[in-house]
Amino acid sequence: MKYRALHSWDVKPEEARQLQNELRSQVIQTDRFGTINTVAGVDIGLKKDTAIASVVVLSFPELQVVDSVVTESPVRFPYIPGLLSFREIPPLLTAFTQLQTIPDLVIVDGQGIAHPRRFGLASHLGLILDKPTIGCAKSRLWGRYKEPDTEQGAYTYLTDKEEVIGAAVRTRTNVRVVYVSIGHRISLDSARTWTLACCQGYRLPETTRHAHNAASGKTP
DNA sequence: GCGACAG
DNA sequence: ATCTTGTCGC
Repeated sequence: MKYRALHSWDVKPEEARQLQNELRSQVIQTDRFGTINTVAGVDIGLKKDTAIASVVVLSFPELQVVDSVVTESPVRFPYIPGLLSFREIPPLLTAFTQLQTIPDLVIVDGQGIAHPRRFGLASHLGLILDKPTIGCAKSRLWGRYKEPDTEQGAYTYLTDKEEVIGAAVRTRTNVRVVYVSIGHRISLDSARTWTLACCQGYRLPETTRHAHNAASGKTP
């Protein structure tokens, strides 16, 4: 799979924040995709100074693995809250390049626009790949919300001031919520719906679970 | 100055 | 993210 180079990755934290502010306007927050037959999950695992990137493509709605790639590359940017994409995207692009099946939608383990500059990992990756992406994080980075009901499917909005930047979604009864936000080329309602559609009895989407296992050396 | 802080 | 075993609760 090919992608477009929007900028250099050899940047300092200050330059990275500037780039986020320059690229944020290019994020499309409405549905711009056709039939979804495949959904991919991506994740990064770390072993010392090596990043293990994984991309796993699942069929929809069967949610069966149809393609999977795992690559290793050196970590070249530190973890700084708000700048995660500059650390994880380079390794992820290496993996995407080797993918045989181009996914119709990508669910990312991190935030989309639920970010201080509205340009989290999912949005950044979506722009580069020019693909619909959803941010589905296990914990909150930005925004406030009220805890939704404990029933599966319940949700409340994540907001910053008066602006809705995402949703706290209960993917199954009695589990902590996941933070869903627009990545690119998708609306928040669709992002929430597709995330729930990819959950099969676990808190996290099957895409995320498969990608996480692949990036941490497992077989299940 | 004091917290908060995706993975 | 990663270091790490058993254990409490649905």
